[in-house]
This record gives sequence, structure tokens and C-alpha cells, in this order.
Amino acid sequence: MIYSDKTTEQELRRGGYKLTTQRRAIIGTIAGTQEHLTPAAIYERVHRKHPSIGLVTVYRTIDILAELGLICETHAGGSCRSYLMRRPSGHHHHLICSDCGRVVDFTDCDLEKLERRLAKETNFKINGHLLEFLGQCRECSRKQKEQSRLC
Amino acid sequence: MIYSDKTTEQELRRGGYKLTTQRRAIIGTIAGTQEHLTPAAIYERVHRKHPSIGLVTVYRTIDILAELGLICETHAGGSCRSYLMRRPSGHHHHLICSDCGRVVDFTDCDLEKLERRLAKETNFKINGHLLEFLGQCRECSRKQKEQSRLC
DNA sequence: ATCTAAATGAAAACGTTTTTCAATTAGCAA
DNA sequence: TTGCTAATTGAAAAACGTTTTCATTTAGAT
Ligand SMILES: [Mn+2]
Ligand SMILES: [Mn+2]
Ligand SMILES: [Zn+2]
Ligand SMILES: [Zn+2]
Repeated sequence: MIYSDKTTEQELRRGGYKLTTQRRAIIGTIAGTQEHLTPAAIYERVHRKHPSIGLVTVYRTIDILAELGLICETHAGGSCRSYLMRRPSGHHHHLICSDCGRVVDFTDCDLEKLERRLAKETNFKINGHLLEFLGQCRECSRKQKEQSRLC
Repeated sequence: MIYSDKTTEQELRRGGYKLTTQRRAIIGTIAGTQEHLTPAAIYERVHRKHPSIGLVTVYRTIDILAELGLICETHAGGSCRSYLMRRPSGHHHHLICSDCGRVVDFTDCDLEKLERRLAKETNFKINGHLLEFLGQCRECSRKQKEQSRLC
């Protein structure tokens, strides 16, 4: 079990939630990969090791982890909602590889100036934003280049 | 029927699609509101005027309009996928009121510098981004202020 | 060790989206 | 204008994803 698991489990307790075998397994699964996983993908992996854990518990645990801000939600890539462990603790965003799903976090989105201008122009009271970059990671563009060379 | 309908219908034809009563009605509905509508909401409104039009046709038409870039998809506000007529024709983003759903477009997101820096730092080949601001529009914050005064 | 509120799994309900297929229709050609 | 044909449609069913319900189990406090 790696560090982030422990931290996450402590936060769960601090949030007033019980620390169950199921929750440990789910946290371990999300923390154990770099990819972002859909609820179904989390379930599939958890279920492999612990066949008795149900999909419902995965959904319920996801809700809690999201509420506590311990996991990040992404939207890109067609299927709605997928999750990954929150690595930078504060406000941050994602750069996602459309091919393999790899996610890179970045923190300095620098949108304050734009936000201030929009607020002034539109009279909106802005309280949040969603920013994601989509692209192709180094490994995937390398692979693609090799494949196109074979033609 | 307002201007944007005509344009949209012409684009449909240019895309090789037939111009049916159903498609006209769906386009008219999306173009006739400022809000972003879920497929179900589009269906409900279309269905009021044309009870014979089915939900399936709404989905199929949405797919085509999105493929042709004639409608915008938004993600914010819990429910996945909602659509509104594309107003600025090119690359642009949305500022969404969390209370009433009003959508304001803006075009100058100014993310090129950030994009270039991220590309260099992560070796990603970036080919797109998703940016949405969430907030409260003027009317909604006004309403809220009035209500809190009554307490 | 005992107790209790919280958590769980199975099943059913629910809402959304897709697939299938026979009937209809838009747009073109005669 | 009139047929022809491929595209489009609606109804029904299937396929998904997510939530609710409820009886049973369990974590954590006493
Ligand atoms: Mn993250
Ligand atoms: Mn738009
Ligand atoms: Zn990749
Ligand atoms: Zn509003």
C-alpha cells in the first residue's frame, strides 16, 4: 500500500466514515493506477480480487471520495464521469491522452485574469471553472509514428 | 423562424442530409431558446408541438448536428450532455449560470501560451481543450439577494 | 464481549441511449 | 407530375449506467 492510500483512508475517517474492507479495496484500486477509471472499470478491478464486493458499493464509495475531494472527476473521452486519485491537493486541472487515457495534472491554470474580465463583461458572479486539455502523450505519438512507418 | 435556423438547415443539406419536418422541428427548438437542453428536454418541447416525433429521432438528429458542429455540448451542471445552438461559429467556450442554466459564449480563451508550455513540459501533442466557467448570472444573484432580504 | 448506527449486497426500479426492423418519405430522375 | 430508391422515421426491445429499497452484516465505540 502506497502513501496516498494511507492519507486517503485517514481523510475518510476524519470525514466521519467507517473504514471498511470494501472501501480500502476501492481506494487501493484507484490509487494503484495512473489512468482514470469509470465506475464500471473500478468495479471490475476490485471485483477480481474481492468477488463479493458489489457495484453499488463502488458507486457509494466514489460519491464519498468525491465529496471529500479525494478523487478527481474527468469528462473527456466520450464516456461521462471517470475518476482518479487526487494527486495535487488543491485546485488543479488535467491533461489527458485521448489514446491511452494517461492523465497529467497541472496546477497553474492562470485563468484569474480571464475570469475577472468575463465577470465584469457579463455581470456573472463566477465561482468555478472546468478546464481540460486533450492530446496525445509522448508514448502514444511514438507508437503512432512507428505504425505509420510500417505502411 | 429566425436566421440561425435557416443557416443550420442549409448546413444540414450541404452535409448530405435530408431536410425533414422532424429535423426542422428539432433545430427550431434548440435555436428557440437561450438555455442548453438535454436530449430529453428537447424531446419534451418538440413533442408538445409534434406529438408524433419520437425520442429516437431527437437523438439521431443531435448526433448529426453535433457531427456537423452546428450545436455545442456542455458538461457542467450534473447531468451529462446538454446542447445549445452554436452561436459564434468558431472556437469558443461557455459561461454557465448554475441556477438558471443561461449560457454566455466567449471566444478569446487565450490558452495558447499555457498550451505551449504544457506541451513542452509534458511532451504531449495537444489538440484541444475543454473550458467552462460556472457561476451565477446577474438576474439570479439579484433574485437571491431579494430572497435573503425577506428572511 | 456487547451494542448500535453505519455500511453492505442482491434485486428491482429507474432514466438514458442504442439497436432492430418494418413502414414512411424526401429528393431525384424520368 | 409521377414514380423510384435510399434515407429517414417510430415503436419496441435491448442495452447501459445509476439509484433505491431492504434485510443482513459489520466497524467502532462502550
Ligand atoms: Mn487530478
Ligand atoms: Mn456555444
Ligand atoms: Zn497516451
Ligand atoms: Zn441565472
